[in-house]
Amino acid sequence: MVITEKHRQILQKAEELFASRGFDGATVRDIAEAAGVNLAMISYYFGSKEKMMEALFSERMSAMKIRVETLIKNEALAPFQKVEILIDEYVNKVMEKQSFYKIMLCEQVINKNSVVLKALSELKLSYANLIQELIKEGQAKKVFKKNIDVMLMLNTMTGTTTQAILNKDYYKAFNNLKMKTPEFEVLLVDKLRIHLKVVFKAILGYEG
Amino acid sequence: MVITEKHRQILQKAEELFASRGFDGATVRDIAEAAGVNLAMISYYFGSKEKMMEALFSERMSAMKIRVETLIKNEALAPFQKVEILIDEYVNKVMEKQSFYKIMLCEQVINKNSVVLKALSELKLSYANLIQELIKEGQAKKVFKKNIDVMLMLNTMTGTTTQAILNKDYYKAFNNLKMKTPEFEVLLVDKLRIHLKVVFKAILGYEG
DNA sequence: GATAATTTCAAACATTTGTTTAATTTTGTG
DNA sequence: CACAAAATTAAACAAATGTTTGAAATTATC
Repeated sequence: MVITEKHRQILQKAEELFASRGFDGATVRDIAEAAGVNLAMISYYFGSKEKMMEALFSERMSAMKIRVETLIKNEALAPFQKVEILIDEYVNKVMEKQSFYKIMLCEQVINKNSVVLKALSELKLSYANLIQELIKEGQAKKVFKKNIDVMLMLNTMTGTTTQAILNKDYYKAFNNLKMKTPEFEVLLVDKLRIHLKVVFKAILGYEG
Repeated sequence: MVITEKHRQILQKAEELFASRGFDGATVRDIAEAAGVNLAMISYYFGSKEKMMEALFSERMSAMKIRVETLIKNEALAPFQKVEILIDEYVNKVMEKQSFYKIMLCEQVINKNSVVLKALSELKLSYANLIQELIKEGQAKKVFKKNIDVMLMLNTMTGTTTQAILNKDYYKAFNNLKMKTPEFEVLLVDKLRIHLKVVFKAILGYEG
């Protein structure tokens, strides 16, 4: 499927509305209005609402895959340096693309669209396999401990970050922070990265 | 509102369907059929679909509040013992009530039902305040380090557990586990608890 | 600039949705 | 048993939904 600028313009608004109302809660009329196009354009461009969601996934996920592989293979970096970069990049990306990560989260709960589920499943397993390699490298170099549960470790990274996004406002209130949204998000990302690095050191048995 | 056995029977099926299809994806007809009651019974018993969701929340959340407070106040336990019990109970409960935790997760993403959002918000802040107390107790007794980010710590507990539930099947596949669901879930809960305790030791600076 | 292809649009379409109705059955009460 | 209250039902209702249609407007091609 060829994605034009018009596609992107619609997908952008669809993403926002799917994230704030869910797939079933966001109507094609809402999306069309938000994107400033006629209702019929959504079927015209994507075929259906469901296929629009699939297009959104293929569009967003294609932009996610590349970096991890090249990071893992990079021989100039020590294993824990790679872990640190991984955390930094992951936290940044989730904060930057909050809407899409919210959609991904809901889609994991609601097992309906098989195309989306398959994309998610492939992403997850390939991700886990790459990190597995990284762990093994660290173990071979005697800087990580034995018996590391890769999946649980990843659950901690993705889960902590996801919760941090969902609880943003509570975090601000609970810690009495008075700053405005953009600088608050910078602060939260910073705290999150430091937090996750402490946690990962413990999980990996790394003594930096 | 008086909740009878009939209410509970309907809420039980509503919970399952909300968890697997989302609030908007699960129709009142689906729910009525699954519960073996007439379509009109849902309005008759709850007033509306939305109020049924609110009834589900008040029903399930009332069963969650009690234990944490008594745990924190218990003077016979050391701070980190309390943390361990907290982790154990939380992980158990999420695994036991998977459907409801999935619904809670989606409701946090989709900000629609204000009654539900308010209940979630109150739960979260009261929870954070109780844990805050526990942290302070540990710091006063010099067994926890200074400058602990309570909210991020809780995000790690809830987020890791949530992700573990959502990724159950991938965990099984990735680790080549051949056992059946019930015993697999026992194993997963075990792994999760151990994992979280390692993580919390690092976060709290506890040297057990 | 004429013709063809593409894009846009308002309107209509068929379903599905949550909810209500009004009649019927069941249950409780004296 | 008789009567009232509560529970259950099938049918109907209005609104909302995703999708299609066929005409009009715009753009591209020669």
